[in-house]
Amino acid sequence: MEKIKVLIADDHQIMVDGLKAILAKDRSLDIVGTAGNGLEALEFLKKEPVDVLLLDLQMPVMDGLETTMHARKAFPDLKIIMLTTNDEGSIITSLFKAGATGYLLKNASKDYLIQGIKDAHEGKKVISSHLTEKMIESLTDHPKAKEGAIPMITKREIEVVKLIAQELTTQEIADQLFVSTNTVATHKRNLFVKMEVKNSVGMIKKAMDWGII
Amino acid sequence: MEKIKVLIADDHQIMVDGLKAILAKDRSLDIVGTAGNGLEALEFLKKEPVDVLLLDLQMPVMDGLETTMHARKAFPDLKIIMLTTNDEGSIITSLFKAGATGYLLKNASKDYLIQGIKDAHEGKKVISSHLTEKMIESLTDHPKAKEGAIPMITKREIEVVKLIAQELTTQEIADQLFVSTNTVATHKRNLFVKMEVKNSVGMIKKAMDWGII
DNA sequence: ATCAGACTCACACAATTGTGTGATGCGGCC
DNA sequence: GGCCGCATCACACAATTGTGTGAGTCTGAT
Repeated sequence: MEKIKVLIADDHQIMVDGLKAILAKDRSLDIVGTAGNGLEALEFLKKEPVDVLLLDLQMPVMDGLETTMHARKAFPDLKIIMLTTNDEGSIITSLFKAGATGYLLKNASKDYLIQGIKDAHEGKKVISSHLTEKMIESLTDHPKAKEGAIPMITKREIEVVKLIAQELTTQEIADQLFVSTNTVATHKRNLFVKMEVKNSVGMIKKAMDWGII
Repeated sequence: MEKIKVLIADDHQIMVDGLKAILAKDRSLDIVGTAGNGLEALEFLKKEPVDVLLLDLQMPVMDGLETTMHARKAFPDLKIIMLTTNDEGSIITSLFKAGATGYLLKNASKDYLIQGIKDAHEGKKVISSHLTEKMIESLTDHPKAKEGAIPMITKREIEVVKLIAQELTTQEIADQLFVSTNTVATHKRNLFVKMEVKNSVGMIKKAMDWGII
């Protein structure tokens, strides 16, 4: 039988080595390459065929979300499994919208991971079990929620988050984006609600957890 | 020859599995156990002898710094290697003061890691190479610096950081710690300088990078 | 015994953040 | 053609944060 061609992208060499060691033990998997960030992963994809891309959400240069969007466009058949530490709902919906096939937590076991890769290769959606619960929860919690239970965070808002993370004041952000401070304040206000936090500190914490920054 | 008894503590199962797979290949190492947080690691240490403890800095329940301090007190001969993603100076000094033997970045290679464990077992201090550079840099940069180039962040200050991260106001933090708001403000002020940030947002970002929270 | 560092507090003031409310233009969708 | 989400802006006010400066205890190390 054909082996499943796997590409690993993670910025931590130890993680890459570890994943390689784990996956190498399975006869039906073939690790064809590794990458230290999303950009490298895309480069690799252009050169060699890959079945499943194992992608860390938090990476420098190009993060998982961005990589997913680009990769899906260029390689529609590629299956992408997100590997993260985060267990929040909001970002997951964004990821699936972007075209991710799976979403596994780093505290899943190696067996779960291997099974996930195989499932993804067969076209199944893969989600860490305790996450599915979370998603169902968030849907049943709010009666009105049909599918967009969690408000989507917009592109502009993400820009604002990133600038806040750079320790800029509202004034400085406004200058940078060529808008008024009022506008920035409104974005922040909306972000607080969407992200369910009380202030910028909470926002940045969550944003880091989510891999937005 | 006696094998080196290694205990792995990391909250991500995948990481544990990965490290196990990597280290298992080396004949001179023996992974005697694993733990999902610092507390579990300490429990294990009470029951079985361990030579080297591989410790993730960022963990729930009990983080690496706290674990190190406890472990050193109870098991003075134990070698502790910190495994982190962070490459900042300040926290390193704190860790060595607490009794860590080594400090490796997660983007070190597997060979480097294995060598590090062996070195640590022989009593050598182990630091990721590009970190030593950083430390030397920080010493030579500031002419006056003799050894304490980077100011130590105190226990109390870390408490404050953690509470800020929980989105508490200065007032709430003061209540929680039974001190005045002025005191909390002073701690924050000092933290900004020590951590070289402009505001709470920057502080929390850095604190997360450093694994303080 | 002395000294440095940690922890505490005060007071005053400037700067920023966060909130409440309301409103407009624009593009996509059914 | 109308509705909705996104992005924009205003204005006013309350709440918090950040800064400057000075100072008193207590403890551990030299």
